[in-house]
Amino acid sequence: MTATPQPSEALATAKTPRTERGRKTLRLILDAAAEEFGARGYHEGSIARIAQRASVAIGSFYTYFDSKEAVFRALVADMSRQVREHVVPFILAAPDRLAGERAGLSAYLDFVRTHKALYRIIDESAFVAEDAYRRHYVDVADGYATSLEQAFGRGEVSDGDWQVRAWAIMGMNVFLGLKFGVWDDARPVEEIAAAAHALITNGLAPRA
Amino acid sequence: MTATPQPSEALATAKTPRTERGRKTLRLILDAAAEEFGARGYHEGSIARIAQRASVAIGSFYTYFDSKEAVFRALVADMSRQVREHVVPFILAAPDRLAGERAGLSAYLDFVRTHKALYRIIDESAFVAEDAYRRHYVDVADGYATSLEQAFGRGEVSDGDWQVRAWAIMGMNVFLGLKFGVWDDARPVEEIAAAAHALITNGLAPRA
DNA sequence: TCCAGAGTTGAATCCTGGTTCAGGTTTCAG
DNA sequence: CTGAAACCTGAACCAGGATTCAACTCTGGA
Repeated sequence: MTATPQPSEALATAKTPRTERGRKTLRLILDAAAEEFGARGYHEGSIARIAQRASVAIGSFYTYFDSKEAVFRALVADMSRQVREHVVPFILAAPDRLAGERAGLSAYLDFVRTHKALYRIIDESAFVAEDAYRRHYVDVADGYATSLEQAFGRGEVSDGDWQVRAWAIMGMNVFLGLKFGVWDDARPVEEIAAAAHALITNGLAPRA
Repeated sequence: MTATPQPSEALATAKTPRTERGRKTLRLILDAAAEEFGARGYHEGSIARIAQRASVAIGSFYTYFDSKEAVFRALVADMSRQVREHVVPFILAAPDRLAGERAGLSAYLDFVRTHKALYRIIDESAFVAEDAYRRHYVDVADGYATSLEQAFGRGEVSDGDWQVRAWAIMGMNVFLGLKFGVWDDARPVEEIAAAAHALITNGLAPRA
């Protein structure tokens, strides 16, 4: 899908490319893998096709990755980073946490709509690389919880159970992303974000 | 895992058992499949092992299902039904919709904690049988939306975007189920449900 | 310029596991 | 009782696809 800016700060292993040519090939393979897995899913996706998409021989694939699962893991880490890098700035730019929530959801839905394949990869990691999946969501949730608690310190949100709130809001966003991002992109993201924002801010209780 | 009460109202196909013996075997296979897929996941799970768990020959499996995917689909439909049958009564028994939301989440978390494998099956269906997965969530969401709208009619909740709300709340529950049901069952379900209830009812806005 | 190491190549190997099938055995309506 | 339909059995077949490997070509530092 999208070209991977830097194949992440991959802590040099034996398979880390040492020359310019190598780095270029690695990037090619990583992008090809994202396309392949995004389109066919992990189990339907094949190394042969990844190599083909990357215009590289099968053997070259194994110069950079130990196995099919290894690329997949590398990909998950990469996607995870990309999503955050895209969304976080919007949250930070907002005047307060609740406005940030809304801006963040908008940005997230945008990202999902333009990267449907990547979305699938992260989701599928739950069954291919549970630990990577868990790490992704636990990271996000913890960031969320901290951020909310700080907002509480500034009087922007009420007191409450930060962990539960973080997971709840995260789940909300993920499902809205699935429904209104991946499956159905007819409605404008702003509209969805606004409705969700209203729900998160005031809840369902009838107006007093 | 749990014995399947009735292999659902399977609309008689060519593979539908015609004798008592047949029905019994089908149930055996279905339950064995639930165990196998629950424990190993779809791709790791094998027909041979399913047959073994059911104490049945591989060939018998194919007497009742056309393929590996076919059992899996049958299973998803069955689980989907089971979850709803377990949770809905709690919601209906509650005095009002918001209390029902809380009771429903409690019941859901309970169910998840005692059926972790089944939970996994539904989730994995997203990649094995997208349509079945979609159907499951769309059904639940629609039920939710309708229910909320009726509650609005009774003055129990404020007005709003029913679809967005339904998907948001559903996502919330699913993620809370994942985090506090499957991954971490240390905290009492009531506590989680209470916190979530507070969030859904009043939102995050600071107390006026 | 030179060459050791870094990269590249793709046919061949290997293995897993879904699916088939050719015979039995059991059930049950008539 | 009886035979046709239902069921059961599990070894054998086979396709798909991950991984290996031995021979070859670039790259870049000295």
